This record gives sequence, C-alpha cells and structure tokens, in this order.
Amino acid sequence: MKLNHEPTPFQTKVYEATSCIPRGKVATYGWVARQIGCKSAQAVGGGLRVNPFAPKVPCHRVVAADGSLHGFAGHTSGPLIEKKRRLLQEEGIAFDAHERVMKGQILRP
DNA sequence: ACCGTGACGGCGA
DNA sequence: TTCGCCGCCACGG
Repeated sequence: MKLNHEPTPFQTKVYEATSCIPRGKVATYGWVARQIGCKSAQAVGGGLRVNPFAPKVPCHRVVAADGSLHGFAGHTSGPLIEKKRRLLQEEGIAFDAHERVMKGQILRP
C-alpha cells in the first residue's frame, strides 16, 4: 500500500545523489544538481522539501553553496534546523562562528 | 496549458 | 563583507 505519493523520476535522482554523500562530509544543492544533470539547484531543494525519506536520505548533508543550512524536513527555520546542525556536528562536521559549514568539509565538483 | 512558488547560485554595487 | 536582483528548473493548482 502506498502511504505517500511516489516521487517523480527527478526526485528519485535527487535522493539517490544525496545518498551518495559520504558521512562526515556535506554537499551543496548545486553539487547534487550537477550529479543528476540539472542546472537548477533550486529544483533540487524543491525536491528535498517534499522528501518523504527525511532521515533515511541524508538530506541534512545538503547545504547551501556558502555552507549555511537552509531547510530540513519541510521546515525552513525552527528547531528542525537546529536539529540538522546537531546531526552534522555529530557526524564530525565543523561549523564557524557564522553557523556555516567550513568550506573544507563541503564536497566540491 | 499557464502561472506562481521555492530547502539556490552567481554577480554587481 | 553584506545586501539585492535576476536567472534557473521542477511541481502543484
């Protein structure tokens, strides 16, 4: 039985690429977009926003190009975002005084 | 089929 | 360095 709507082919690609992000590192929306051959990072974000596999797919390892955290589990702000940062720290990701992931931890194309 | 919206990215001031 | 504007792609109504 289908408890939720099935993701589109595009979304499946996004989830797959996101799953490829190794633990202890993070990737940018643009990076994921490039992996799936998409020129719009915003489209990737739009897909993760409705991601029904929230903790299953390491979407918390996807950050903005400048290293700042945007959304998580459909929330653009709030305690969920803090949780996201917490998860990353637990995985060994280091943040600077600006609450941004250090560039060195970000996967680069 | 069209339009508005959104977890972005890059560049210029 | 920070702020704002525009362009970009996919989805839902």
